[in-house]
Amino acid sequence: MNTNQADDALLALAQSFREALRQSVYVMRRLDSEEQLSSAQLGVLKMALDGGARVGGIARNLGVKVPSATEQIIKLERAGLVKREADPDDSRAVRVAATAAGRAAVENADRRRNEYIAGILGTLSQAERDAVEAALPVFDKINHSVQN
Amino acid sequence: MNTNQADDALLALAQSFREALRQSVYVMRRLDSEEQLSSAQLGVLKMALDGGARVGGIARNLGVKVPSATEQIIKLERAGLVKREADPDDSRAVRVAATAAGRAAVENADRRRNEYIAGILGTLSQAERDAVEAALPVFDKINHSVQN
DNA sequence: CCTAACAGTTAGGCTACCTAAATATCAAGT
DNA sequence: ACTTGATATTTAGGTAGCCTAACTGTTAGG
Repeated sequence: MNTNQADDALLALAQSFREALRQSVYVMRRLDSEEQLSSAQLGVLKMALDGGARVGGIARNLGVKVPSATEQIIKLERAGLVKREADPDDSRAVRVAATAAGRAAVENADRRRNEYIAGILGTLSQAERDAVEAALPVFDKINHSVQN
Repeated sequence: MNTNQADDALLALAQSFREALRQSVYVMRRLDSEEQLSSAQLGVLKMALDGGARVGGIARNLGVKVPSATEQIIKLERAGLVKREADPDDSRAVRVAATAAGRAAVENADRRRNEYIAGILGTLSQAERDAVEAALPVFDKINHSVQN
């Protein structure tokens, strides 16, 4: 039956996709293990760059629960990379802002990680890089479908 | 300069790639959170399917250290999904083999996860699915470059 | 035999996540 | 004003998965 064939193809693709996901987790771990700033902290810090991120927003954006975001923010604060201040408009809320040191740390971490990945991408053929580039927006779309 | 332009393009692609990696971790977490068998355990269990996986091999294959593999194996053993037995050829070594229940659990977990992902893939256009399919082998290549 | 290398387990510790409960503030309705 | 329900964050306590260091037992080469 045609629908079954289509389903089978989809399931096979899903299987390969899952394998890529698994490896991605592994790659992220390696990438993290060679840096001072964890990717969880880097994610929080990036959101604090504009100067007025709220805890709930950070959590939502990162796909974690609010207490997990608070935890990372406290660590960053202790490291002097962000500061927490009361929201002038809503005293329940907290504004998280990157300090100058935080800003520098993001740039550093981002650069180092990008260079590492770029080094690997540089060993690929142009066709391979094109394939990656073409797939990234689709990956993004898939990843957002998982939300919640 | 030409090389700098090329580098910039590579760095930009690296940045997007990293973003996809970050989201992959998130997706894996969601996927895991709705299942009984964690993906760490599923990985171990799959390697025990053929009946004679060794702890060191499992660890290497999964990209974790030996004690981490042992930990997962013990959990699976307690759940009755694998059994550990002495290697007849080398008494230092341990053979990890899936039980019938373990075999069934893998099939179940794999099917459910694949169906979930296939469901999402099914909402994409054929062109988008093609883009994913074309990129997966390249992802694989990149991921293996990170080894060690 | 002895010793170095190897296979695994145990012990102890870390990070990042989670849920539930506490605190404080806000916004509405009365 | 006053209560009440919703919202924002923190605190407390717990889990999973990973790591390194140290220990036990086995093997293999000199």
